[in-house]
Amino acid sequence: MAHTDALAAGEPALAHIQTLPSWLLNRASARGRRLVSDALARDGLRMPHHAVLSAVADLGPVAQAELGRTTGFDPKDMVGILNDLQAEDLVTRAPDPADRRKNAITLTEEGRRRLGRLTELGDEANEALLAALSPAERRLFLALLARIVDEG
Amino acid sequence: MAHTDALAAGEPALAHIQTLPSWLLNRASARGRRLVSDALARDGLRMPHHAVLSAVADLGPVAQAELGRTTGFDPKDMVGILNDLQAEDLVTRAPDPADRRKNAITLTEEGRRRLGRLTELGDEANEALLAALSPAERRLFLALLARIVDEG
DNA sequence: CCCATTTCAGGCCAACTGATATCC
DNA sequence: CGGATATCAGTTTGCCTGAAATGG
Repeated sequence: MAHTDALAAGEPALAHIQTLPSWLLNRASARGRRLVSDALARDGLRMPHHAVLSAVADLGPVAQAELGRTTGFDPKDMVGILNDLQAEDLVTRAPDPADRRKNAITLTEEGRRRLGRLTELGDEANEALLAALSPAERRLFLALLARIVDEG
Repeated sequence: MAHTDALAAGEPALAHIQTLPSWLLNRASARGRRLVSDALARDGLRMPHHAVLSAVADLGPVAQAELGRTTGFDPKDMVGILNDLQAEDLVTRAPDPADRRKNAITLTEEGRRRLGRLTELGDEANEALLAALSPAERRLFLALLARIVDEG
């Protein structure tokens, strides 16, 4: 096995770790997060706001729990995210008359405008993230990456 | 541009975000972190301990600040990591007689044994992380990933 | 005097566990 | 009653800023 060989050969232990997929993925992910975060900050919001705004745009009036399921965010973190969005009048939050446990979340016109800007900013950041790769390499990389993600 | 097309075509906004490199990298990174973290936990330690133990093994008696530079961890976080390692007698921490500001960190015999086990566990976790890819695909993926990381 | 090293205090999140009140 | 929903309180991790004490 590779690790046995590495140990036997006396390969530097730290260099070994820093070429592992998990290490490189962490570094690349951190770089992407920084790029996207800095980009979205130019519109005063952060990535969870962008994702939730997108989900509301797709689903129309929708309950918070459903937003949590589709975005993958914890329902309790959703509370704070929606507080922020509501404070800037990007969404409305009203009790669902059919099921009063639920809040019906709806996109406002201003919310739709902000979503458009956030999407542009996020796309630009992702363009910068993959700037080192050619278009063909990007497609290949994303296809392989998607298979790794789907595995879990 | 892709995002303009996507908006114009009415592509679901959330689906768009979830296929962005930054999103996929974050998911893959989280999966890798979980796999490695769970694996190393079988030996009672976590990823930063493994990395620092490796750096000490490579560099011999070495100052904390130098460990921070080579591993990329914040010097402030190094304090806690070394506290943990020292508590289990995996490293010794003694003032450097040549420069009494510095702590000379040295690997113990037990530290070397633990490092070997941690390296095996980490390698196994990384094997599982890329299980979906063939050996040739793994090499290709890692090469592309390394170029993205180096870009920053 | 300026710089490096180590340490502590504490904030921030693309997180997580537990508990509560409300409602179906 | 069991199950789902929204909320609040508090802890964890990885990474960051600021600041102190010691020493070169």
